[in-house]
Amino acid sequence: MTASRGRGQHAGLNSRAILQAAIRLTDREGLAALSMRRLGTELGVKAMALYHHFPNKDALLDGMVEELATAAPVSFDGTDWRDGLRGYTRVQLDTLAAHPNLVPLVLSRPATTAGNHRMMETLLQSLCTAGFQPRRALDMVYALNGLILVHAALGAGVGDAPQPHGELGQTSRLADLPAERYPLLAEAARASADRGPTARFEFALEALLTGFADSRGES
Amino acid sequence: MTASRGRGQHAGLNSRAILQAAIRLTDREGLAALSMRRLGTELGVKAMALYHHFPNKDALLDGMVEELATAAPVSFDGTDWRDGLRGYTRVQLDTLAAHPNLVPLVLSRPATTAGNHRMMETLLQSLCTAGFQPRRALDMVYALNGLILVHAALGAGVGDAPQPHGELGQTSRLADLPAERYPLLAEAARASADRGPTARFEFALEALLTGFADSRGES
DNA sequence: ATGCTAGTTTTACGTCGTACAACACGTCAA
DNA sequence: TTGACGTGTTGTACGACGTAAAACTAGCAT
Repeated sequence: MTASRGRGQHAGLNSRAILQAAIRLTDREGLAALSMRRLGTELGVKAMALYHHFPNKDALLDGMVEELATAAPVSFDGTDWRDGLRGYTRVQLDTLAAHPNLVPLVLSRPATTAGNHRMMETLLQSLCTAGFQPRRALDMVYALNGLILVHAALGAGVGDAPQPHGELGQTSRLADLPAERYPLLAEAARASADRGPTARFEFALEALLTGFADSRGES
Repeated sequence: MTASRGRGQHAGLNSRAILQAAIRLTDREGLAALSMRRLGTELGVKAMALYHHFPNKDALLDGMVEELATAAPVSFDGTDWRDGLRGYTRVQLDTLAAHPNLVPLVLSRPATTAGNHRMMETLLQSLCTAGFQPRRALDMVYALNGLILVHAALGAGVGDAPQPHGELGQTSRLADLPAERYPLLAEAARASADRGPTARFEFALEALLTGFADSRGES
């Protein structure tokens, strides 16, 4: 029981606190549960109080992905460009995996943060000193970002609907379908069953990396 | 002006027609405009009439992505596995690009259609005869599907919000930011400006393909 | 004291998904 | 012919949503 405030009494809100509460709420109960009224009561406040800190709900959602982006530790070990990219993707993937319910948000609004730009610049630097042209390096970063996003999205039953799929969705579904009709599919699903959830991600990552290395020579 | 029906008179609806109307409406006015009431009036019917053909709105959305998936022509030229995959990705990408407003839907509910499974099986067949293990082949297909999805999503200002970004979003944004602060980023953006919208996609695709080819030898 | 401003609450409007019951038609059995 | 029934549509209603507008209250400067 917090001491109840009167009509115009300040409640000590600020944008950061609101954003973090929103992220917590979404982590806990999903995107569908994130309404202004609900978030308000979560903070002991009426819904309209939030509109003094954000012009509308979209701005709040934007703020959430930015909060997430700036929370990601910016690490890049410049030893080998391959290792550097491996580390980068792992950090980004871990960040997204920690907040699966926010992935649709990140997908729907590309983060154009200043911190993101700095990160990009350092990535390009490392890649250019490794012998890539800037344009190529940018292509590579985009490809990796895309890989990270889809894996996070597919790995955690994306969707505004509150988790319609039981688990990973795809692989678990594939395992139990008629093997006589789809023999190869069934065998592949069976062979993939015992691998960790990131095995598929890492395969695609390594494929991209060797493809990148190959593209440096030509053109 | 169609002759107005009375209270319980049939209107000649069926699921397919409803789905196609829903897709048309979403193509024309975006996902946000797709409400049961709106779709109803679009079909000359009250909203509740739709609930006799779909148990709820989510089922209708599922039906829409399935309609889209089954509409995609299943083509796979088995000449060279590389060319086969190139054709596959192009067809899929074109299908999604024709309905940019539906991409968030496709992303949020992985299509587990029978037609999709058949497509997968033929893909796996071709890849296995090309020397890949089934598990590897499945990994490859997933990687390609992911690539297609992200490119479609990022290429067409995804989001429930009715097109918040003017154009492609990313590249156009990067071009006009301080070059003295982000020199490489600015240069890369400038160098990428005149390329077609699929150049980045094709670079990633080729990288993946060479990575796949390389992975066949080892392991 | 007086006014100003920042932050909160109250109230209200229009829209959404959809539960529930009333209703109109076609079909078929008696 | 009549009646029951099943199928599909409409009317009405409820609770939740985002948010515009205005009333209010506390703290600060003058």
